Amino acid sequence: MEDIAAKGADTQAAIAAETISTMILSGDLKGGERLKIRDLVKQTGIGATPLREGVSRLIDRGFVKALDRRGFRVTETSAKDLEDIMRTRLPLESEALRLAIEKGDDQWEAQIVSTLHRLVNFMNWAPHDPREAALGFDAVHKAFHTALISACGSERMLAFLDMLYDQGFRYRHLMLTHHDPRQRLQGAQRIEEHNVLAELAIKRKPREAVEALQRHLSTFSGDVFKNKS
Amino acid sequence: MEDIAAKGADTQAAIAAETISTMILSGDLKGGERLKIRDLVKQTGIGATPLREGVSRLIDRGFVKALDRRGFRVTETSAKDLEDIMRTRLPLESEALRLAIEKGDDQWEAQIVSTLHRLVNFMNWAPHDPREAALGFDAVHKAFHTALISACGSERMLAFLDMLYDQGFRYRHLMLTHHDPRQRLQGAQRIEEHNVLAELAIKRKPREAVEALQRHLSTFSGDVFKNKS
DNA sequence: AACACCATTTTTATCGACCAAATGGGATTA
DNA sequence: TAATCCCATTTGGTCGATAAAAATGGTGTT
Repeated sequence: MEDIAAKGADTQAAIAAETISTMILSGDLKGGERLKIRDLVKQTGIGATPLREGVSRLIDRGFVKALDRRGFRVTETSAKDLEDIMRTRLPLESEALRLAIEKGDDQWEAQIVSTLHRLVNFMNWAPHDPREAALGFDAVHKAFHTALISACGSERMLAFLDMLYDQGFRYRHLMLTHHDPRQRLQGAQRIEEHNVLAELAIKRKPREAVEALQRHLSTFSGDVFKNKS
Repeated sequence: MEDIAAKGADTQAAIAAETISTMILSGDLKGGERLKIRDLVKQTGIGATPLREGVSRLIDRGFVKALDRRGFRVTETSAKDLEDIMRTRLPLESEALRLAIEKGDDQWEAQIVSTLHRLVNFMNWAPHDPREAALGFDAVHKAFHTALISACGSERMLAFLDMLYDQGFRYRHLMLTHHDPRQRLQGAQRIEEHNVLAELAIKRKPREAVEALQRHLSTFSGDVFKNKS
């Protein structure tokens, strides 16, 4: 019997990677901060060995940097870096979308309308706590974008884009918690963008869909750090 | 220059990652094979803890997979997977090339002609030992492709492409060692392709250069497994 | 007052031993 | 004969202690 629900079988190192990952994503650990394993052992209750192993796994995911003999630090955030994330994401996600439109079946379409529905719903029913709202929004938003490209047929593209999405989330989180009010306005406009995106994908208009995606992604780059420096 | 110099300060875990990485790249460890840490400890002389940490760092690089409580295995190779690598590489490297052509200065140009020269040289002076030839060719070939896109201004794209290049090398290595004679013929044609690529880049013809790159990359996908199964 | 030097204190990185889960083989049973 | 259960062995994963390295802080000298 092949149980997929093997969540309980996770190794300590995997748990550590997940834990530290969300600590970074949620902003508990800020960019540039040193990762003192001894402190983290106390905080998380995980042993030093699996903790190091877990942190090591985050290196190539772009969350931490390893300085030889000087421990780990959280990767720094900067306006330039956010731009770099989006610029890298653009050609990859465009190609993935093209492929998905070409190959997607009706189950793919169903997934798109389903996740879109949940995304729209969330915008109206969002919780008031900014932190919780950010995490919840991210979940449904990511689900929608993932659904769009899920039929591309390339595990590798999906994996890379997953990384890039998570890397970007650090900035989205900053944005959502810092200037929440303005975000609401953007949100309304955003919903419309997602609607357009879903419709163009399902109607199999690759060129228009990719154009819409590129507009969607590029409107987003510069805003986080605008009123910060 | 910085590669070899920093070797002394490297931590054991970093050395382990590098060691296992080259063992996989060179084919000492084949796809699907189990990574028994105890055996590797004996082979490499590195302790179990840093070895595990090093192997963990290779997960997101796509070289190994971690099965919960069942250790690590080398990622399997397949014709489909090679195709996936190239298909992922295509849009990323195209965009990087476009950006590099847009932003590159004369030092960038110099680097291109320099690495191209070394690539051509190597094709004529290549060592006879197939294994050594494969590693040597890979070094100069990678240097050329990296030089082409080095001015793109995106560390992230360069890092991703570096991963993809290395992942592809496993297959190139298979190809070079398996049917060497046929490779010679391809080699001559290949040199011309690289010449064209370099010239179009330096003459700042983004569209033509990208087209040449796409031809260059796609001729390559299907050949490895053709006469194998 | 600035600088270099040394001793103290953190902190990282590693080793060796330990425990628990998985694997394989052989006996037992249907 | 085939499936199942159980036990022995292997292998993976984790802990605690320790050595090595880097940060820290204070002291004396120029």
